[in-house]
Amino acid sequence: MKTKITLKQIAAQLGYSVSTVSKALTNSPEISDDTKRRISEFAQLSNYKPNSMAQNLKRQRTNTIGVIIPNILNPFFAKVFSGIEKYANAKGYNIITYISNESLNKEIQAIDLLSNGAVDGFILSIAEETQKRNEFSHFQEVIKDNMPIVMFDRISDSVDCDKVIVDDYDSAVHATQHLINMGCKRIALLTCEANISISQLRKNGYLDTLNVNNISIDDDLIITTNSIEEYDQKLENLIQNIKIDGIFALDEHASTLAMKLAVKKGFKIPEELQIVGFADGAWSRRLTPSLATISQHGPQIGEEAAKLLIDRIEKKSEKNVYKTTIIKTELRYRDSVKK
Amino acid sequence: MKTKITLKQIAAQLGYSVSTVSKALTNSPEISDDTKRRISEFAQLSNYKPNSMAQNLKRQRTNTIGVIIPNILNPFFAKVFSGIEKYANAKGYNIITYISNESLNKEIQAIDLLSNGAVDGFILSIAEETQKRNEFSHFQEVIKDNMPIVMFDRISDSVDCDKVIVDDYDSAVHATQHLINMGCKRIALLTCEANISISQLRKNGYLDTLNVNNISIDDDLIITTNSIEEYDQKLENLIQNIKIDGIFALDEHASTLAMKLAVKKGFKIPEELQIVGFADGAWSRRLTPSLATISQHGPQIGEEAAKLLIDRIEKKSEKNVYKTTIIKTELRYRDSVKK
DNA sequence: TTGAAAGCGCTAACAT
DNA sequence: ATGTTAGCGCTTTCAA
Repeated sequence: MKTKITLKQIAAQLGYSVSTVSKALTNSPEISDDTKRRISEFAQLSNYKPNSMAQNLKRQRTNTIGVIIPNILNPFFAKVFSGIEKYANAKGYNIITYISNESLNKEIQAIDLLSNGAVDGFILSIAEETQKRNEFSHFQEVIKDNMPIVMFDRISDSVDCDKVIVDDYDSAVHATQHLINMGCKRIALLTCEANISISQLRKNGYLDTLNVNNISIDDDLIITTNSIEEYDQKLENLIQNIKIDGIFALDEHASTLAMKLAVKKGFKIPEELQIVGFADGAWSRRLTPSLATISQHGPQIGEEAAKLLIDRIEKKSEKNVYKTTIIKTELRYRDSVKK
Repeated sequence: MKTKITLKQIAAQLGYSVSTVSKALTNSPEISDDTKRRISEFAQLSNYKPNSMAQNLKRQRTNTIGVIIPNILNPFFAKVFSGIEKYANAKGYNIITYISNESLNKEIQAIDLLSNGAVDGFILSIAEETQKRNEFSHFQEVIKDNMPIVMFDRISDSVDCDKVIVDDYDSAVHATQHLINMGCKRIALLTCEANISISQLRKNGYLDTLNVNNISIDDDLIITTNSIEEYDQKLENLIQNIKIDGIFALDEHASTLAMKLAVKKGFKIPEELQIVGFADGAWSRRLTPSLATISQHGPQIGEEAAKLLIDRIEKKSEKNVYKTTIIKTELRYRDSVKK
């Protein structure tokens, strides 16, 4: 960045004006082929690359999108991220990433730092704290400033913007119904991420499905907490002392610890106990027995979110009309359930 | 980004000159307290934020670093990434990410697209293809252009830059020696990522440790390949037909599949067979039995890399003298090994 | 076909 | 204490 050559220098070296050089390099028809050749040869040689800050400033566009993710260590978010990256790069966009670590403050800070011309729009999934506190004004303000946002997975109905979600309710219905079809009568519902919006949707799917099947709801079978410690302790108790024949777990930690404790306790899986959970597919396959999961198509979510945002940035979407895309999940029948 | 207010507009509104407004907002001592107050109040109200592209252009600095990662779905890279993000943000830097997907071309493209003033430097881990083809000129060129690079984990000796690595050789010695101490005589060495530099280091650690302990090297116990399919097939054969009492696996897939097949085959772990591998800690704990792994301190690697780069960008490092930081690994004794 | 000039939004040296 | 001016590197309109 020190020795970088500029248009001005090329112009000086070659005895042209800056504007001629600029036009020549963008292959403008105004310039003669001869000059173009000379100039581009020289540019090539001196390894000229147009300074993107200057271009951005001029164009009032950055071709960059801001991505705010609650936690990159969660494989689901990593997958969505890879989908965003893929689509955005293909369209010539860069990505600036912030990790909110589930913190409202960090989320606000990220939006603040990037909404000053550094990006053309945002893709984000709402931090847990933000959802818990119901504090969405930082989103609304930035949208009012004409900066488009696309939310995925963890969204808020109180924010008007494009969204990409998974059919959480349906997936829960599907999973619960499968367990019931396979003979489960006492299905536990487990989560240690009760705060986030999708957990509630999934829980509703579970409750409604029990109702539809005339299975009474037993609160002893339900653990919904926000604390991992509390979850671990309650689960230990549940597995030891409560009779169950099915488990439906709403997050990765809930799923895998349930599996581990059940194996330890000596449950025959899936004969005596069947388990379905939300968890990373690759790792779920590595467990013994492999864990049946709900596949959420993370990369596809990311690609769709990027598409929505870029269409919005490039004014291909209708103004003030926002889309919500629902990505279908699939139940992956693995060894932890009967078929 | 449409309705954004600029210095010029504030100046016009308030009847000051642009420079006065600029100075007032940066709290310059040249400006009277009174004016400062008026201007900053107005700025506040109109939600003014200095346009970062304009600032970058002026300052010839972006406060942005480019991160190129082979594969974000690998939890190790995700962890390093989170470390980079944390440190960089604390220092006021943004992060633009590219995922090379192990491809040389994508790596070259990323460097090309970002080395035009979009970032102040790079942090990267070399793509597999790049290491296989021994093609490092894209790094060297960008360094020659005064753009600093920090490499981590997968590095190349032929590139002069700051580096952060893990004591791969030592960690392999440590793991192998532990297996030997715990009574293993026939230790398999497994990897499906033979191409990358660190695999070779780890393999050497294994070989040397066997030698030191007067254990002869048996090629039947060694699977080193770059193809997952080939690995799966060879491993199946090894587990079925070759006598072993220990496994040392160099990557996540190699480790977990070995564990899974060994459990399936009915090995008593760790009594009859002990396993150590490189894999994500959180998930390794979730396996039954939990898998002993070598902890690589991903976040710390990321933080250190970011520190090296930012020091370099801010000229706090001595010119032309490059540092290599070695992060110590630790063996996590879990249920797959004796203690 | 080429060049001059203005301007994107900001900073800062240099007037006043 | 405030303003004028120049300039970061580029694009683009208008003039030659």
